[in-house]
Amino acid sequence: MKDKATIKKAGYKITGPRQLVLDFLKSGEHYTAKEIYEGLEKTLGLTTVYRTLEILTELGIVETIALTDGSLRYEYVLGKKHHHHLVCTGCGDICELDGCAIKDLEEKVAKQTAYVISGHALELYGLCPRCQKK
Amino acid sequence: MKDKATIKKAGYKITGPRQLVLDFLKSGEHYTAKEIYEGLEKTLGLTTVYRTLEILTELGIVETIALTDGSLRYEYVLGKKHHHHLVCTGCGDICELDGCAIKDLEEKVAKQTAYVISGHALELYGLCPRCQKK
DNA sequence: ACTGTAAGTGAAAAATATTTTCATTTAGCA
DNA sequence: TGCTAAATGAAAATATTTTTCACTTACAGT
Ligand SMILES: [Zn+2]
Ligand SMILES: [Zn+2]
Ligand SMILES: [Zn+2]
Ligand SMILES: [Zn+2]
Repeated sequence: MKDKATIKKAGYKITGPRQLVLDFLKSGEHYTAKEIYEGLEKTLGLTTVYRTLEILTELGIVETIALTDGSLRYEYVLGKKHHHHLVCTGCGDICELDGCAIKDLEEKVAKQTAYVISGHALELYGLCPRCQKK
Repeated sequence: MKDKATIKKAGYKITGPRQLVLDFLKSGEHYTAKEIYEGLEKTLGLTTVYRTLEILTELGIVETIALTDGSLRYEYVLGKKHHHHLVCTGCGDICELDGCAIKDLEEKVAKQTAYVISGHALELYGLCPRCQKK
């Protein structure tokens, strides 16, 4: 329920469509906007899916994963430990990888470049066992 | 010239449009397909830019950088050492970061998951000194 | 509970991005 | 030089995301 409190605190309303998207994302996978829209059987507009994802991302409830094929996927991250992903280039399957050692790099780069680092993205790409056989 | 030999060896022809794209990318920045098209003053079709980038990527001459805003940028990497990027979320500026410590992680993950790892993407995001002032 | 109102919604349109189609052109080999 | 498969580009198709705007709704204040 932390998510709804966060949404309220930011001055946004708790609406039906927003709860639908939240619940859908909480199932734990990494979805595209279209998959969310279709998974919810068009009980809301695709426009609203995009707008909701924008807000949830801004509030840190959802994170965006940009893949090298140009697609964007969204993940509900509240209560999850920071992690990265392993993506199968054959079937698109996404595994979560525990742990992250990028924080040190962030600090080093911050000092070197005078950038204020806000985050990072790391994905590994490969072929899953099943796709290796094909 | 390694690039043209690679293209030939793969059975593709060396054409005017392909040389234009190669030369444009060699200037060293990280461009979108549209920037390449417009930078070349429409002396070739946008379709050809996309097709050429696809081939160059397949041959490892060019690499794709997927940003969390959904955009794709392309970089000529032949002769460059493997590296990652620091992206300013304010102005879009991209710095190159030397070195990479992800190879170890790749091996660890390969063992853990039985995936065959083909590569990885790592980008840091932040605000450049100039954008911090705004 | 009722009401007012600013925020949210969704259909449609617009804008943007990428891929496909297909008639024409061209690189590179015999 | 001529042949042919590959490449090209204009146009159309498809896909993705944003904007517009009239209507609806959450919820703060009574
Ligand atoms: Zn995840
Ligand atoms: Zn991390
Ligand atoms: Zn680079
Ligand atoms: Zn690396």
